[in-house]
Amino acid sequence: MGKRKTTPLKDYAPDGHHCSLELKTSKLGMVSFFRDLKQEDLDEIVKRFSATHYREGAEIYYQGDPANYLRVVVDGAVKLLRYTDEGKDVVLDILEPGSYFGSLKLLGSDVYTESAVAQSGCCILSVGLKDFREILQEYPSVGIAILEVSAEKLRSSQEQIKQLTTEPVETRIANILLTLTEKFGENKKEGTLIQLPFSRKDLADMAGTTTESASRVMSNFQKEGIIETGRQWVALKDIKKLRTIIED
Amino acid sequence: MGKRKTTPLKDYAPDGHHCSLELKTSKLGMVSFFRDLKQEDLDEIVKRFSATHYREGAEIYYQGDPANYLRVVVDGAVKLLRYTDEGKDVVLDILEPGSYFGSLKLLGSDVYTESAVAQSGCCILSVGLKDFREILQEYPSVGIAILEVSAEKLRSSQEQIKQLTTEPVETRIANILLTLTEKFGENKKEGTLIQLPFSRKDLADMAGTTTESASRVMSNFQKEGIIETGRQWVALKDIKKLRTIIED
DNA sequence: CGCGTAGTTGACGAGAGTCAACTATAGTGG
DNA sequence: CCACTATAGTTGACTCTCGTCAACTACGCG
Repeated sequence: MGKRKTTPLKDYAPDGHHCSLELKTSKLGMVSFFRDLKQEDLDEIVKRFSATHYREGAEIYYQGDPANYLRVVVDGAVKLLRYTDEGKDVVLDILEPGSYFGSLKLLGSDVYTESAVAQSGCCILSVGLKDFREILQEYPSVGIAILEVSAEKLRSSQEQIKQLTTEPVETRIANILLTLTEKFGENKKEGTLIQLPFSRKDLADMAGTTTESASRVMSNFQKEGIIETGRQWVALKDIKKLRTIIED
Repeated sequence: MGKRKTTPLKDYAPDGHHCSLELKTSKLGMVSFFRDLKQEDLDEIVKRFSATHYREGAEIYYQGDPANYLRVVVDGAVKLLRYTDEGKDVVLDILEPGSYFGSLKLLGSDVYTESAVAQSGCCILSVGLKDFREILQEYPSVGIAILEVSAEKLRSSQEQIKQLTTEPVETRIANILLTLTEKFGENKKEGTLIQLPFSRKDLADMAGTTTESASRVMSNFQKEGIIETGRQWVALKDIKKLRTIIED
């Protein structure tokens, strides 16, 4: 079976590419706190956002930068992480289109507490805090919706804590694969392909482990036929087995 | 030095005890999202809350219960935790007077994602979601303030994730001791006494480790003169040394 | 086709979990 | 007030997961 494995990932358009207004509006409407708005309201709101394209690996902002923008992923994926003093990275989340990130500090000018990197080429909408505060004034339902989202983010963060303290590396990685499949999975001949350039280091930084350990776990998964994987890509072949590992 | 160690912790009033209206109002004003309100507004708001007293160890609510109340600690301490399937507890936070907890899900009737236990005897204010939504309507500044608080909670949760993945147990425990001292420390002859019934198991559940490991670390700290400790209590004697351990 | 980077694999060791026996403290009741 | 008991805390020995170091292989780009 020495067949050469080449990346099945789709190419993202390089810069110069521009997302359509329709796409922008549609993704904006997926953001949880704009979800309940009417189409015409969305059309108004989208005007206040400006779009930027980032190529893979580009830094969108760096932790410690003044936090003046709220952003929304329109296309591609964004990785949120914290660099530690010892040079270890901790990946907090990988965001799919329709997610927001950036600052929710609405008063004063605080700084970002995490860094954001374009995991793939991606298109990002951003809005200044002044504009956003005006949006809040005009559409009060947005404020309440944001509270729910924040609570949800907190909850998932706490879930991560629980896992780190109670689950072994293998289970944590299985969970991550499952989540990523839900967010970025596309059905291909290899199985459900996670449509995302995604290295062992990324995986390790998400699971709170090392590249070597991540590699070992992935090798085992592949041996057991659970996944198919190559350089920078993963496809899930047997979700059931993966779930079994998680249940333990 | 075989002197018998007895608890230096103060007794909390048993039930039947009632907090004064002044105390309630004052602690409510410490809650971050009420901080900017005028005294007369606070006086109005406090009327919507009702006070309950819990004795040490009492369950305030259980994860999975319908989440219908937002609560504020007036006196004593509250432990937020999640029970895992395998019976391991994960302590998410220990709250001091002036902290809020409970639900921020304002729409629909969702369930609590964590459990709350009275760590010491304590007095709690609670407000139903309907009332709270009315408060939000009347005092719009509260909504914005809540966003900041949520962001802050998320941040500290992420900090915990970072520590779990990068710091050894000793450092994590040192950090916890420092935080608790800031929240609950009172100067006594033993040093800065953490005014809180606080077991090795609590500590272990906060640090994501076992009681045995926590005990070993605490023994070392005591040998080195950093802390003084006994059954259910801890006093910090040498903050500088503790900070040295954290810096590493 | 060859170089650089991603990924793999093995050997080893240290930190931390487990199991178990033991000691100390606080609260109870005689 | 003291003895008794339940529970918190300690300590040791052992084990095992996972991190570290290092050599190696494979993929993909130019």
